[in-house]
Amino acid sequence: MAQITKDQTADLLESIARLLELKGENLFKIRAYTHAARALETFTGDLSKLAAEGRLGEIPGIGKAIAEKLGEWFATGRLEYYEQLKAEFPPGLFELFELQGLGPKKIKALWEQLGVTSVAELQAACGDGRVEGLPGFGKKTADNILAAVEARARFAGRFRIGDIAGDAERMLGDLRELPEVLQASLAGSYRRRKEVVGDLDFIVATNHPEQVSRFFVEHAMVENILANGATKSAVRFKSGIQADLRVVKTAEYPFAINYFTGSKEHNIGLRSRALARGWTLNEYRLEAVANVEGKKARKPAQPIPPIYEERDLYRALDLDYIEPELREDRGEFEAAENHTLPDLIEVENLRGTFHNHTTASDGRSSLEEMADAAQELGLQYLGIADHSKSSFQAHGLDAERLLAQVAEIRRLNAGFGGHFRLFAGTECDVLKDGSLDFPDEVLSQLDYVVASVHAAFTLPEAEMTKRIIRAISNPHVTMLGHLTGRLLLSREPYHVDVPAVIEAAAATGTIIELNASPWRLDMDWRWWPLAKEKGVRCSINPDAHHTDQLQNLWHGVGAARKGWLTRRDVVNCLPLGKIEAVLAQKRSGTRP
DNA sequence: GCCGTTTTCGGCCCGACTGTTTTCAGTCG
Repeated sequence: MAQITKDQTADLLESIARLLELKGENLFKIRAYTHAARALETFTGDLSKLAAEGRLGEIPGIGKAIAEKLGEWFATGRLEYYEQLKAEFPPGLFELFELQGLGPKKIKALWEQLGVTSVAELQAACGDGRVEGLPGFGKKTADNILAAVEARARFAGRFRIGDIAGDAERMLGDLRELPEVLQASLAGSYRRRKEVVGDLDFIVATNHPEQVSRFFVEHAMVENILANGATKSAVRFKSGIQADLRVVKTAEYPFAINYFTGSKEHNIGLRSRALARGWTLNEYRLEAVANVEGKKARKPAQPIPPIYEERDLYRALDLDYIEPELREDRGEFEAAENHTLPDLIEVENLRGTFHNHTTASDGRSSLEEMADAAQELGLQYLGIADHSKSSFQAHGLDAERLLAQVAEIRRLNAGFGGHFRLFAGTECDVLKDGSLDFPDEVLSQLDYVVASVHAAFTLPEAEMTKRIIRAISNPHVTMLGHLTGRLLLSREPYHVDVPAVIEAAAATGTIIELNASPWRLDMDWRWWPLAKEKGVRCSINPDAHHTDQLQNLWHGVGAARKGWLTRRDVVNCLPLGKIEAVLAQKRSGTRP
């Protein structure tokens, strides 16, 4: 039987939680399952080994009951409890959760009273008036469901951060220009720099909420208005993304941006810490539990210090300030308590970058144009890495064209007078068996080599892992390009054992790329803490095919920050004088 | 179902908006 993975197990627990919602189970029991799923996702040890030893209960968030169920799951690949739950509901019911405005209660009613088991059937039931006849439903509800069905089909609800950053920054800039706006910020997953976001959250401090809300819902980017209340408005932009606006008073602002930045799990952690001090925290204020009607204080409240900005709130809870990118409940509280939070990398720390294409392969800017653009950005060096010959669809270079490009780069470098340098490299295809697309005698003439998989994506995991490890074991390979090959919202990552590749990169001194294209952001930010722990260094590479795409570095830095990386973990923060030595290191077999 | 600086029972984050209701349930974030 195939090994059961951590992700499969987390999915199992999430599915159970959803089924329990449909059943109308105790909310805290449901939360226990979702919490356990999250606990597994962030757990880095060997789950099946722990299960075999009966020690799953040692993971915080997993208690006796869930540990017992997972014991059965790991031993047999099946969980009777789950199978029985699942059999109680038709499978099509799950897609109804994707519709905005529908939750477990309404879905259950639609199923039990109308026999609805799919989005298509629901659409029909709305159309012929059956839905609005149900108790608790009405004409408006039926119309909203139909609109939600249409929106789901049109937008599928999720957006690459690179695709909506323009909208987000434009609205933020316009809000900040309003004389009524005292402070404005983006919040939500965008502020946390998630690679994919579902909506945009704007928070504004103002004494004139009506004017600001009206400006927001009447903005030229807005396609339609979803809600328009006294403190909260929601719209859909023409680009398809939903955007929410919250208007608050200045004193409430630090609490509001903190609350709406999330993540949900991070907020729960903050609120629990507040409760432990006899306070309750919401999006408006911090106050003593004793002052809240109907609440019983768990302990006498400590005096509440004044809060003027988010930083003060963290200090009040005895935490160092936690940057938004780290607010994912992945160890940030412990680090903030112990003063061990990383000093996160900033885009200004970058001194150069690798993995860029030119018109020689599938890029749209010339060598000279790319060099000029890099210098305009203030970079000291730029690595060129056009495709190799096997990527014929990308007009990959053969050895002869590559070596001609190397000569051209050497000629251009002579003209830069030492203040800027192009590095001659290649994005060399990793062939199916893990060998490289150029012989060593060609690779040895380059300044560096990016090894990337561009074909044969469907290998089984073990074979793919072996293939990649073989490739990076070649001493000429400087770094590994886009480790999983994923295209966000478009193509799944291929199957590869990421921790094994990280181990191999550590053993061979190979740098791993953080591909900064907003389509990729690969290797995923969730793996960087492990890579860092193993001593693997990162290179943030824009994978630019045009001078404009050097700006992708902004997205790469966001992902690196989510991965807890500092400028010391990222090789392209090194100045020109030092990076050359790093590029030579692996080839010479010496480690830093 | 989990957890414990109130530790084996009793709490678990909390407020806004919408729609349907006539005082509130459901959903969302």
